Amino acid sequence: MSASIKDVAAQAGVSVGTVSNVLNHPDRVSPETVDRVRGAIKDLGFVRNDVARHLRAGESRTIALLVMDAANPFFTDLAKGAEDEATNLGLSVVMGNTAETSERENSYLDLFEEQRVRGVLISPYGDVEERLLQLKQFGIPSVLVDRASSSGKLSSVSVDDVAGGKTAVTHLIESGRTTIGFVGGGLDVPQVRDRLQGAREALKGHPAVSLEVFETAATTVLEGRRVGEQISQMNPNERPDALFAANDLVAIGLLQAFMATAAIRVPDDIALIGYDDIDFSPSAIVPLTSIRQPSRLMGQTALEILNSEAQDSTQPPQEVVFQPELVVRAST
Amino acid sequence: MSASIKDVAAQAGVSVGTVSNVLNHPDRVSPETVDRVRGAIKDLGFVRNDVARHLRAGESRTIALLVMDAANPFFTDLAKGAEDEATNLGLSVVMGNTAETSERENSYLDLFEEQRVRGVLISPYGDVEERLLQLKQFGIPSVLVDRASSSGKLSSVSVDDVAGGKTAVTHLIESGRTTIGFVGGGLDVPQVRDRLQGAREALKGHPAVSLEVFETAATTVLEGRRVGEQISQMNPNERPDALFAANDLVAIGLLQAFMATAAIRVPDDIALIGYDDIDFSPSAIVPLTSIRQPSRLMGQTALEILNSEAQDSTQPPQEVVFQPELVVRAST
DNA sequence: TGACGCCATTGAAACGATTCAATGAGTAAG
DNA sequence: CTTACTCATTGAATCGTTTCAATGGCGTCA
Repeated sequence: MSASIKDVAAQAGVSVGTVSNVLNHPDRVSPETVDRVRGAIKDLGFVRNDVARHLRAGESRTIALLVMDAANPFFTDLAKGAEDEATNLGLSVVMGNTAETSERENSYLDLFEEQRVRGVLISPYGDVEERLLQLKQFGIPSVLVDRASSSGKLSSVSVDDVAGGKTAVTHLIESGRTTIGFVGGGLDVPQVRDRLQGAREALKGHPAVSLEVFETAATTVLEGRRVGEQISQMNPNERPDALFAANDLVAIGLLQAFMATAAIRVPDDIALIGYDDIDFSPSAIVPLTSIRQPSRLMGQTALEILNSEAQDSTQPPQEVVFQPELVVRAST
Repeated sequence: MSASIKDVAAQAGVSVGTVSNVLNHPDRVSPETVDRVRGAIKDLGFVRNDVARHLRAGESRTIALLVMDAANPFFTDLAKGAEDEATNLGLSVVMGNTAETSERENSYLDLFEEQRVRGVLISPYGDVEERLLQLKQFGIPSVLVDRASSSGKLSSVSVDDVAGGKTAVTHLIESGRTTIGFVGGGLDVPQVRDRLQGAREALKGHPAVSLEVFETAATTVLEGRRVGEQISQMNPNERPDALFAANDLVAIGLLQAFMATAAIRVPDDIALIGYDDIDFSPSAIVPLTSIRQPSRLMGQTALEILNSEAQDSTQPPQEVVFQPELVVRAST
């Protein structure tokens, strides 16, 4: 079906070893032989068989990226960062979508283990730390993204959500708001919990400022709108004059609810800040102030760490924590 | 680093051939030997090396999925459909994101060729048909998704956009609208062009109904809002009483513009219909009527076709065209 | 008892590349 | 003219599996 290195050797009238040298160490081969072999390669349409190559080499050049939700812009951005860095290093990234099921997550890990990939970049869904340590034992390193290692034995690249929450609420306080609402949930999701904690910390030293929590079942547009409608019906004296949403989707839901009733103006009546700075936020009805996570940079950094661990498996785990960034727009 | 079949054989006191048989044809091996070998496998934490396996077998069990834009919900849905079907067939799907660059598209195709994947599912960005035919020659089949083959030599799974456009506008006419606007662009994108053509066809036999085209530079929220603002400023007697947007993003932009000025009510003043039925549409400020593409089913079907071509490369190419479906919501 | 077949198991070849010691031709030095 | 050395090339071993012909033990039947 497809030509092998043997066919090329026959065609060019040399040995397979020479062909291999042309491919990998052209300097060891005389120029005219190189030409002849290259000609044969072209004639036969030969393409190096990566499978055989890696079997012999014992090491792969593809990195696996496993994300919870391939549709989330945060992860696609992160993937782009990782791909860019991979290209620089001469590696390739293949992606698997766990679609928020532990079953799929495990079967992808099985696949990647059988394929002996160079390493795994993962935003874990289920409890896979044990499994990842086992993979490491096996010679396949991994780096957690968007979540720190609970055991501290794995490298990770994440964002300081506490600082992000603090930045968001500090910004609201500095623009003169005093009754602040936090909209988000479930409160057991680490990211949401940390952002709320940051919000609380921002209040220290500002006794005049209050914080109320509006809990949602999930961080979706729909839930945001539900809470927004609820707030619209509150007495103007009692309702918050600023809202911090756990992510931009929730913020957009709030915004929708306020626009629909037309009773509440943003930011005049209520200032609004979101989190993630997704692509959609600058083009929202009222462009949304948000907390940006350096998603691309995270992907890049994670890939770098992964690669260095693949080269030297004795390295201690690294935990990189990025600082989020405030992006001010019309909604505050 | 990791145990091989040889180690397992030694541990269990059998030959490597027997271990392989336990793995692949347990019926050929006596029950007690099976147990002993399985025990050894567990003790050593042996994981089959897929690389060696495929080298020998000459065929892979992983399918590559290459999409233009991994962030587009349409493609992530399609990916889910493909993954589900792959799981059924005992295959795995890895994904590559071309991020709308021909360069990346080509380098992924190189990678997949070197990896000798079982087949490629691709929503082409650049002009890759030549390349795909060459891959087929080489033994790697491919199926185009969301676009038909221009040469007719490759299988494809796509949607009848002309019919979709026709359905959308027919729905508007049947609900009593007479001055219809089409909002979308660029008009050279096959999908957009076909949808507009369908809209025109719907007008036949309805001489009282007119169609005006509002061209956009791209099918984005921002462009939709730009046109929406423009329409808001038109004289109520002259402006359309219904709009067909080339996709849901544009429709959402229009909706945002109308909500912001509060001068136009949807659907009372202007009915609005989108295309794609993305997740966001049911939860728009005014839930959006849309044309649904069976994205999951498309992914599934494409994978089936691909797999059957991988088994028998002499099959003639199949072109499957799905019919889109009208989903009526509050906006019409 | 010898011939036959059955079954579990073995051992070696094969997949397609890389690597490395060995070979051999050619050149420079003594 | 021999020795030493360089450089291009070769051939065989190797990676971890699968496959398949060959082996050998065992029971059955005439």
